[in-house]
Amino acid sequence: MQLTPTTQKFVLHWGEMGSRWGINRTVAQTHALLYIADRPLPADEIAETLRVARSNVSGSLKELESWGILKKVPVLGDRRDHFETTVDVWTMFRTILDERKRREIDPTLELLRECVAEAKGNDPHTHRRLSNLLGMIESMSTWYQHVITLPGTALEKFIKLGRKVPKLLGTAA
Amino acid sequence: MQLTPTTQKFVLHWGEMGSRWGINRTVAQTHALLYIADRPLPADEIAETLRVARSNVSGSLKELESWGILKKVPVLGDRRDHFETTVDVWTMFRTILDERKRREIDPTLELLRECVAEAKGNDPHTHRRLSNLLGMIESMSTWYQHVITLPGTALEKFIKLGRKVPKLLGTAA
DNA sequence: TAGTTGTTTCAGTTAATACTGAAATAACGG
DNA sequence: CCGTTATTTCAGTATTAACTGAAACAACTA
Repeated sequence: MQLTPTTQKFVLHWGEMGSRWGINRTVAQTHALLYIADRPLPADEIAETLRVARSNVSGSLKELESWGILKKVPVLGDRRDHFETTVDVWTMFRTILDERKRREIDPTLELLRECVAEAKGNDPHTHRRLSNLLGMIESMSTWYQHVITLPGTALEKFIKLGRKVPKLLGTAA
Repeated sequence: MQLTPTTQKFVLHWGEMGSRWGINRTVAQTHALLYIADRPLPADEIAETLRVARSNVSGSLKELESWGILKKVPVLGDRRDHFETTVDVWTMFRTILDERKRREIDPTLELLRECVAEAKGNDPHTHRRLSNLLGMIESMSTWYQHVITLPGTALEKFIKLGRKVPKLLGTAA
């Protein structure tokens, strides 16, 4: 897989971006590469293109799989696994957010509930602060759940409302 | 500043959470500590409570300041700086998102626009893929801009609509 | 201004994470 | 089965990010 200056720039930036959000650089680069590739790629070709060890790619693919944005694709006459990633950006976005919520937000909610319960009664100040935080995250979480599960392309439409949101809200609130 | 088992649990979790989102653990812990503190704290007290070096706290405070969620508070009869953080969770959330967008999303948009421009004409496939991605992030970004700048507590109200969103969307779309 | 207290900087160290390559394992084909 | 090719595991190494503590600096006070 030959990288043009443009695609290389994209892949490198995506890797950099990933690490700022707590995602391993190679994982993010692998994802970027699969996203701009015009065909499913086998692991060794990814390794070669990104100039990282084959085993590193192996781990990265496993990680991407756990995020639910990777598909194995069989290629005729080639025993090697080939991989492609979700190309529909809205689906991709949704999938990643879902997983992130499951991994990080949900455990946080659980912990906050515990803490709030513990603070109740004996520590009013802490109780209030943590309740506020919990309440906010719960609201966000519920809201997200409703929005993200919009059927079909409704999410996309919703987001594209953009400037109409305030007016819309005026109607509803 | 004495940490109860509950507050300690919260502070530690918040730190852990931070690092999963690319935020330095000590920075996140400092933030958590200031959030649950019932009064502004001086840097050395933070250092003592978290058991980290004074200089580490100094850097963390600087970082929090750059995020716009830290206030210096003068305390009568004490020459030391005292710090408190935004206690309104909605404001806090908004501030952090704004900064994160500015630091990471905006540069990504710029880069994608460059790449799309470069791919135009000579690489239709890349052009399409990157355009899709750019389009999605632009939509999200615009949407965010409109939603986040809702006046007063409108954001909170909006989020708390929750389950009404699909119906609301039906009206508008 | 000298002394004191508080704060920041920064070179060096430590800790955490990512990565490599060789070896083990698994999957296939004859 | 035996040989071949693909994949994964893992112990060791490298890289990166975080943290420390001493020294420099700044701000105040008497």
